[in-house]
Amino acid sequence: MNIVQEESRRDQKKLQRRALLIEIARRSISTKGLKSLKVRDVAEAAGCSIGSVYNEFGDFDGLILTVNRETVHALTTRLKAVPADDPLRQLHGLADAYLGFATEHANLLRSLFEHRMEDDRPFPEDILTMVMDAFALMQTPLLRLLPDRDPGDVALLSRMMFSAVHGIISLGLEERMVAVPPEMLRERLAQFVDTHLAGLGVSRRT
Amino acid sequence: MNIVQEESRRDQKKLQRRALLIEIARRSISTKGLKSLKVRDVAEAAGCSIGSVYNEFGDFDGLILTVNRETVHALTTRLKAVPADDPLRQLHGLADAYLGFATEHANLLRSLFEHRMEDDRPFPEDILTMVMDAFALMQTPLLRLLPDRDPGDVALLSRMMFSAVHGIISLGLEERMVAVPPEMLRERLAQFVDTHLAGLGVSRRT
DNA sequence: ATTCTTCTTGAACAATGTTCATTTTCATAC
DNA sequence: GTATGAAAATGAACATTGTTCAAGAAGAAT
Repeated sequence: MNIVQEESRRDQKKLQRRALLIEIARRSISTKGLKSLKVRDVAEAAGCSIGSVYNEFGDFDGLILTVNRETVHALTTRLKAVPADDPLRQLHGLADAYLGFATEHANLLRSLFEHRMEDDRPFPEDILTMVMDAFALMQTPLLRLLPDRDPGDVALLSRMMFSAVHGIISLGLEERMVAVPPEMLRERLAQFVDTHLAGLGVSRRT
Repeated sequence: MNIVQEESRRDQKKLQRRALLIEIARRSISTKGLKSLKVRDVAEAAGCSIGSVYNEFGDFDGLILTVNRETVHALTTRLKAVPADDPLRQLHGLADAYLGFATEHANLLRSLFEHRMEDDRPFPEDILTMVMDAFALMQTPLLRLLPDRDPGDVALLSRMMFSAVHGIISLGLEERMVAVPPEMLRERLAQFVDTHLAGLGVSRRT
């Protein structure tokens, strides 16, 4: 009951505040949009100084990127929770899960896709990888549905399909330029997936 | 050679500088991205004071929105220039024109879709309308290809299809999260359109 | 030439990201 | 328990950038 615990106690407190800061930032982004996120607001809400935010995340981008990282992670978790028993149902499930996530966390998803780095610093590799991995999740069910096609082809197809779904959803949810009436989005999205699959030679689900 | 001409000369000068300011802002956004656009830079580059920019556009958003407005306009012009003789070819032409515009003016298009208003001011109605009109341009050829479907249905279908194309392109061109290798994007996009049309029951083009 | 309107200017202000010298905290050693 | 040194926290000060506005300049009308 000495070194290790003392250290862990300190670390635990540090981690706890780090989590608090992230949670506050996420809540702010989620409710008021990325543009309204201010260092001072976060620091004040967390009951600490501005400098502490910088100690923890390096700079403001660091905080935003941390939130975005967790957003991709949450999204991925949700997408991976879609049952993989039936490939056709899985594809619909993936599209629907994305829609659900985008509906519930519109501003967080926007923060992920719209945030630009300060100056010309490179976009973090790990986030990039996570997003690409998420967008590749349609590959597995598509491969099962299209066993005769070239796997490399299917890999591209799946990312295209997911990108298309992303486009439909992100524009559809954009309250300012409502491309599709919200209440219809869900069923239209399913219809879109069906149509596209039909175009790929897959018969519709029963 | 008096009142009218004097007035018009003054107005002309004013319009000329307005155009200059817009051009400078557009060039800046186009080359360095929206985030790097600064009032002072624009004013200095145009050889006028900061205040003049405000006189002309009200605030910073005003300048950005003006550039964005012209971006939608240029996009629409380009899309409307696509030959409308053959509906199938037109659909491909629209997708390809959008890709071409997005490739040549990636940052301008991002500015249009990613810019958020200061505070919670509403998004300008006219830009919204122009974007929606642009996204409805697939409706006419689709109606010709699907004469038996409910027109309201086709209206939605066309906006979905355009949104899908938008998603594929905007993610595909995102150098940070390259979902699709750029050199393939063009042909893949055509393939996507074909596939989706096939799903809608339209036979591929010859 | 005078007056009146309009436009222009840029200093000053406000909001906000960032730095860093100072202070505080705290684990460790004795 | 106290001393010590490292690590963290602090917030005043700074830098950048959008915004305002009183004062001045320019131009049109008479």
